Amino acid sequence: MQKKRVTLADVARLAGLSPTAASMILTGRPDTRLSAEAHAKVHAAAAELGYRPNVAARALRTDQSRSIAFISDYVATTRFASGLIRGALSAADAAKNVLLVLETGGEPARTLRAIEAALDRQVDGVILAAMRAREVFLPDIAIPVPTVMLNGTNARFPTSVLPDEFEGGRTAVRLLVEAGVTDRLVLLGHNPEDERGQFRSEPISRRLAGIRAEMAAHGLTFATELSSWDWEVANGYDLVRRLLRKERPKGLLCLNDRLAFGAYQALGEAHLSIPGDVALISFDNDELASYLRPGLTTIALPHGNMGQLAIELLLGAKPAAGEHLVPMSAVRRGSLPTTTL
Amino acid sequence: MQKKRVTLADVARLAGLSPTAASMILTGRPDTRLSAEAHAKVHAAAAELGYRPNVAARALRTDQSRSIAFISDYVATTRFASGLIRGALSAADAAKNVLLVLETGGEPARTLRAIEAALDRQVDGVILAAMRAREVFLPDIAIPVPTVMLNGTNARFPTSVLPDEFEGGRTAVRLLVEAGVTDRLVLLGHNPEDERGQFRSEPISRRLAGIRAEMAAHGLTFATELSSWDWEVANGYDLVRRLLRKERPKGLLCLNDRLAFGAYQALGEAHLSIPGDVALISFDNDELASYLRPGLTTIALPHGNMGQLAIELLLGAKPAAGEHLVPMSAVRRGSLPTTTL
DNA sequence: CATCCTTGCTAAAACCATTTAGCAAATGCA
DNA sequence: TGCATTTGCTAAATGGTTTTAGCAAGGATG
Repeated sequence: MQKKRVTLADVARLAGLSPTAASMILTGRPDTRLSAEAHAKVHAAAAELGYRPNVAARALRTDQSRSIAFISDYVATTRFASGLIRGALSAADAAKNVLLVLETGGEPARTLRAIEAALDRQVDGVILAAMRAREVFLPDIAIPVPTVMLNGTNARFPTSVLPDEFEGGRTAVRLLVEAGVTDRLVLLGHNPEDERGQFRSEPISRRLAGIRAEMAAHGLTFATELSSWDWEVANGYDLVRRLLRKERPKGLLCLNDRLAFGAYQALGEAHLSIPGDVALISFDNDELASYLRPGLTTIALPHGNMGQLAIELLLGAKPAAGEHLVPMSAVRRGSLPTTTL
Repeated sequence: MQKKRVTLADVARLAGLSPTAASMILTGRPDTRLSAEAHAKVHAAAAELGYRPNVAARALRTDQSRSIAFISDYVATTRFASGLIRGALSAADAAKNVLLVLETGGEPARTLRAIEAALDRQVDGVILAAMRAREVFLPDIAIPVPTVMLNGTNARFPTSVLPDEFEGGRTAVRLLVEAGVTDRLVLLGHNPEDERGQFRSEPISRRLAGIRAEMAAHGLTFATELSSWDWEVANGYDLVRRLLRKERPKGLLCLNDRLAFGAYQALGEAHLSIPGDVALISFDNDELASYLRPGLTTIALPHGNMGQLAIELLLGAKPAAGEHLVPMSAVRRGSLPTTTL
């Protein structure tokens, strides 16, 4: 006894009206001249039958599917990076949209397949998200629906959502200054001399620019700047171990939380206390930051808000071109000394 | 100059055949009697025009959308948990399907909305995934398409994919034994006496049962069993700190990686070396495990394989009822001593 | 030569919601 | 009263694909 799907025609029949009337009433057209009585009857009938519109049929007619493609190089590299999806998901849900999630692994062929699969399904918009790469590769295929770049940029699609790295960089330095940590400062993760000719991604360049701008504003300089191309835990550990053989820093500005974790390990081995001997501040607000002991003070990547904004831009009248910068907020934990004024 | 979509009719016209013929040829029907010449002409025409079928139209006609709903309480709680999605994604991609990802936050109302949204879109199947909760709440709504439970169970849907926790538990103990760590063993995270009346989820019960079975098989017992309802880093730290005041363990069997990380912190403070003084083994193969120093040996949750299997079951002729257990493999790092035979 | 089968193909219906064009009755206005 | 307008509603076309039913031509069979 398999139930047939309830169609609009069924609703109309029960309400004693035409499908036209039922459609107009249920889709909530404003300029319709149908009577209040008709409205009531149709809604009653729909409720009684448990009518749910067939999205495929609607899509066929209107070219709108109420679904959005979220195409990402990686679905999530960190728990916190999954905030990008989560934010998008909840904004989409709020707008009665659904997310088609596709992963490309950064591979051109898979990216092309993903875009085609999405377009075949009549998505109303596309989000091109980058978890790792910042400059997003895009195959040469036209995307005839609104598109926004998330956490990355590409010349073909002018609308993008990015963290406000410049301000984030400034905030990190400001926190250090507020905590009274102003000398024997070490920058962990980048050294312009060592990386001459290499190209750091745009957002990271801005983070660094923000840091330097605020340092300069306070008349401060780094005692040492340690370069590492990768920013993994092991790099942080190695760098700080080597650092400690030569000098005793008072503050470490780490370019991400994984580097900071490595620094914790090296400092722990050297029996240096945090933040008593060495203060740390970092970026990302990775899952790790809350696990560390003491907790790591860090400038959060606002993933959730970014994902949400991307959807909102897409669903808005017309995605405003340009970069939309989302503020990075400081998450204060125990790795900076508290100033007792 | 906006291009109109290329339709099947366009292809047929260019090929000089009927849409019927074109459809049959392009969908690759086996029992068709169309000439080889017709096949060639249609394929050539499709290629020339860059024809892509309209999935909405096809879904309308066939009730098949080549898309699958992935409905999860949380999209990802850990980077490694996102392996569930990633595995599903790649299997879906391989089968030319697309994943509709929906998050419920564990809320009944949102779960209902998610299922409805998915069914409205004619999904061919549903994966009900659990990242946190193991017993999945399900609203009382019929799901008229194949459904598989992923990383959780529910009486209404007999097909489920689960990690083989019992074997995983046994493996952990076996590794300890192989490494020669057989006395002063401590179980971190569970004590049956302290948790009397509390209900641990099914998979965790199995993990514990596997551990106890293998311990018994080797004639071993735990010197101490430490209970903690939550398995966060801080719990591991507190438990081990208190433990070290009273006794000096030689091996720690941690019920997850976060507890193990807490143990690392406490052991580090006490200047105990790993694995020299204390050996550790754990479960999950969380992101953390590779960050620790030395690396944490852990029994991996096979998220990727699980996600993949779920899709394969769904797309198979008929999802075989019953529990499908996916092996948990050991990831050897440095937290167990290496036996030099 | 009439009948039947096979081969190669097509016309048209069906899927379900939206939308354009328009009809009939009631009302308003002069 | 006569005409125009408004009100309340509907018939039918539309979107693109799949699928059922069946047609015409050619060959085989008796």
